[in-house]
Amino acid sequence: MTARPENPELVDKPKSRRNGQRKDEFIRAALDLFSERGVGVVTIKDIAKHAGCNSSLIYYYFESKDDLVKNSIEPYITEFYDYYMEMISDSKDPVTRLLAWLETHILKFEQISKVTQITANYRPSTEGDGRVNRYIEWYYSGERKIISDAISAGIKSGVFQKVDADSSAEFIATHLDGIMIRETYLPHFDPIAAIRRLADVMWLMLGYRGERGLEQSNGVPGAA
Amino acid sequence: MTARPENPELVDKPKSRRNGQRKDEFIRAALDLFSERGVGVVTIKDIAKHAGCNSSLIYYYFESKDDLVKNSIEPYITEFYDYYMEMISDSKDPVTRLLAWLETHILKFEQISKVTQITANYRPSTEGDGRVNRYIEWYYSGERKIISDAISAGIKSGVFQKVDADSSAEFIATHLDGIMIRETYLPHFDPIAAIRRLADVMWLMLGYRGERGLEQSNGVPGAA
Amino acid sequence: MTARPENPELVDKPKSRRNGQRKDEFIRAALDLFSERGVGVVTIKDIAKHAGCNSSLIYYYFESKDDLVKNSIEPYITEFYDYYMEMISDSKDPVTRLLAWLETHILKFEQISKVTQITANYRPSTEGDGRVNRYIEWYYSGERKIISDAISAGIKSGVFQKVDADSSAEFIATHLDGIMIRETYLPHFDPIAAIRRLADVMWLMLGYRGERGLEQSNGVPGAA
Amino acid sequence: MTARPENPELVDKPKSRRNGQRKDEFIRAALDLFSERGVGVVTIKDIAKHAGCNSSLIYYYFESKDDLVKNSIEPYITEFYDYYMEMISDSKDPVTRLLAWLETHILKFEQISKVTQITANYRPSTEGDGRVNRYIEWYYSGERKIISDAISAGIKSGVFQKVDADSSAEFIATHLDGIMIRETYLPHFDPIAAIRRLADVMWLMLGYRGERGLEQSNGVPGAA
DNA sequence: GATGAATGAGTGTTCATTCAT
DNA sequence: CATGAATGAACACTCATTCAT
Repeated sequence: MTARPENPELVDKPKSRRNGQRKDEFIRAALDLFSERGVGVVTIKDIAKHAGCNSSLIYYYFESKDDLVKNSIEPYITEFYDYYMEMISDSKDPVTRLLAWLETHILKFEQISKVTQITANYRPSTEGDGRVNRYIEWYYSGERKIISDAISAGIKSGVFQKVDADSSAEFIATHLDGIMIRETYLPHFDPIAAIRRLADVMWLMLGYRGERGLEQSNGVPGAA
Repeated sequence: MTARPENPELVDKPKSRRNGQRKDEFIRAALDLFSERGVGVVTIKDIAKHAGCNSSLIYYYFESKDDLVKNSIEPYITEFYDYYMEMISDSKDPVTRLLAWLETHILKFEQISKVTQITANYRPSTEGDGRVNRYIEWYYSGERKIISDAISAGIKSGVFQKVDADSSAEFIATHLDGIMIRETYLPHFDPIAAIRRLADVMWLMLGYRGERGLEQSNGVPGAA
Repeated sequence: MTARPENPELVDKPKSRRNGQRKDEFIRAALDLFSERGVGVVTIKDIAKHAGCNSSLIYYYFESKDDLVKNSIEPYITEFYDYYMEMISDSKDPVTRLLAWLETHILKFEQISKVTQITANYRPSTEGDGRVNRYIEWYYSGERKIISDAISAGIKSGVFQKVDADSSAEFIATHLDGIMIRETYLPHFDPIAAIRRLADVMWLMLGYRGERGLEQSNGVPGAA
Repeated sequence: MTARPENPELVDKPKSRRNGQRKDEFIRAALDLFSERGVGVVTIKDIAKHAGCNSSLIYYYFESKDDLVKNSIEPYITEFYDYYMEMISDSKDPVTRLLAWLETHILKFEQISKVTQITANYRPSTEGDGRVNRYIEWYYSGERKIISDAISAGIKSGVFQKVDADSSAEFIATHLDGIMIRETYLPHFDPIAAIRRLADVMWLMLGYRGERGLEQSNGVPGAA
């Protein structure tokens, strides 16, 4: 499963080094402010003030604002995939996998929503490396592969009707995007309900008539 | 694929209103640049350079950058609704109406996509009047009402199965949002195909089994 | 009496040429706006709007903004001196002359106050010719000469006590300046009352104990 | 003539507050340029150039141009009043008080003249807080009260003849205004001599025949 | 005479980034 | 690690002035 490629330098940071603490503070402050107001309008000084220190210090930990953007998104995407992986816990069952994917969106909604809102508005100032863009692409290609693979497996095992797997995966992914974005505009939009509705439509599309659905689960992932 | 016309009715405007020529040039340049890079990063000077003139001239035609944003969006939204109205031409038939709504998205895709991409990222700098925001709200509330009303009528007349009209309308609108946004990120995304797929799923959701549809659908089964 | 030097090109304009009408409109609009808001903040377009025409037209009548400033001040200074001259009507009596000078300030207060308020804030943008400055100097030197001459004459004829004529003239001129400026800052300042008070102090200074004072006159100058 | 000291208490400030050094440099440069050319025409870049640094740095120390104006005026007004207070050192004697007020104008002439010249022409760009305006009002209302109170006290104690206190105070304040403004226009105007002359006239007005006065008066008779 | 369109040189202000300490 | 000070390259917007018609 290549869905979550290794992110070598960040994987074991949080606990192994005490000095990563400050960096994390910045990342958290940045993510909050970026997702709330947009990368463009949030200044480095805003983030520093939020983290309670001098703005120059940010440049000790991050190369540039773009680098901070990248670093603030990265762990959340990682966390999201990790959570999904833990949830499916090696199960090969397609229904479990699709359900887990949507469920992860519900349980990690706040995080992934922030990431989406940031990436939606964000264009790196220096075209130079475009690392942030690479992360976005990596996220999206990963997403489609996960859904598409599950659908294919379901068709093969006979639980889903014969549909175009890629096309259907794209449909689901597109709808999830819509949900994330809609959260930004519409004050009274209920993203969780929207994800549940998507699940219903998904089963309809796939001709799946099983009794299983998204539960009201929250918090403990392995309990599903 | 003639799906994205070259902005038909703006092409010959200069003839009818000679004095509006320059203003239109600015509007077109602004819309292109704003939708491509985002309002925040596009400068007045960028637009002026694109239109081949001095940046001060923009302030001869528009009060402010916000005013330019508003003016570049407004005619497209209007045009979009006008086109839809013309398409349904007083028909009360729910299927016609839903089909027309999606068809308008296909035929006016380039315009409405740009508008969506601009409004998605845009917050007017001066809270003062917030005219742009009013347009966004108007567009979105209008959209949901159009879809919801058509579904309700279809249920009443028996062509659609009994579903929650508002909820289903929200689903369709959300998916359209996803399509617009996805166009921004993903290089090889085909929005027209995605709208066709949405049509198929929509009929599935509504239990509509009529022979009518957007021409040339493929990919998602269960319909057609 | 060299107090009012000839201003050759403007002296007979108002009536002799019909085309001077438009120029006068600009001058009046300019004077009003300049004195009210200050030369610096009033734009050429403001003046044009006030005069009900296009701003480019101003450049048909005036070389530059500075030129307009100069032209708007000039006729008022001229008018002021003319009025004074008419008032003294060749009388050589020092008391009449001093009284007439103050009386002219009362009757032409609105005009001279505007001029003062403009010149007080104004520095010509192009040091080049500095014609406006020359007008200011000309006004001030004229003023001092008028007062000083009258005082000298009064001392010689014995109606005033022996004082330093120049110094006393400077005192009176300075106080008149203070009155003009004070009008700008202080909302409830009464400039007419202040001029009357100055007259009292002036007689005190000059040791003049005559029964004559400033009357409540208004409007008709020759009636004094 | 030691009348205009080289701004004594600002010279050695840098020692006491090293971090305020740069700020003070800006304030001094601003005050000089503002009073010399007027707030409106002096640009932030002018001031920066004068202080030998980047214009952005000004915004590190001051919120806005208005803020800089306020900060450049404020300490001088405060200083002026402090100096006056120190001069009268709780004395209730009306003659001492009036004399001190004029003497302060002589000794702090350079500062208060600059302040007057700035405030005379200045209208803050943002009506928002109008802090500068408040300072102006405070200065002027304070001035009139100080003079008026001293005159009233003098009348009560019998050293001055019965005059209208407010009216006479206004006369003195108006004349001081005239002196300040006149300094701007007239190249060879001697403000110190003018203040001395005002003192003489003041005693004349108040019918004060004491031997005390500002040293070295000449020119206007009737006193001394 | 009169106008609309166009320009260029500024304005105050912001902000990512760097540097010395 | 951490800070305050400093910089330069923008940015939106303004305005006197010019030009073609």
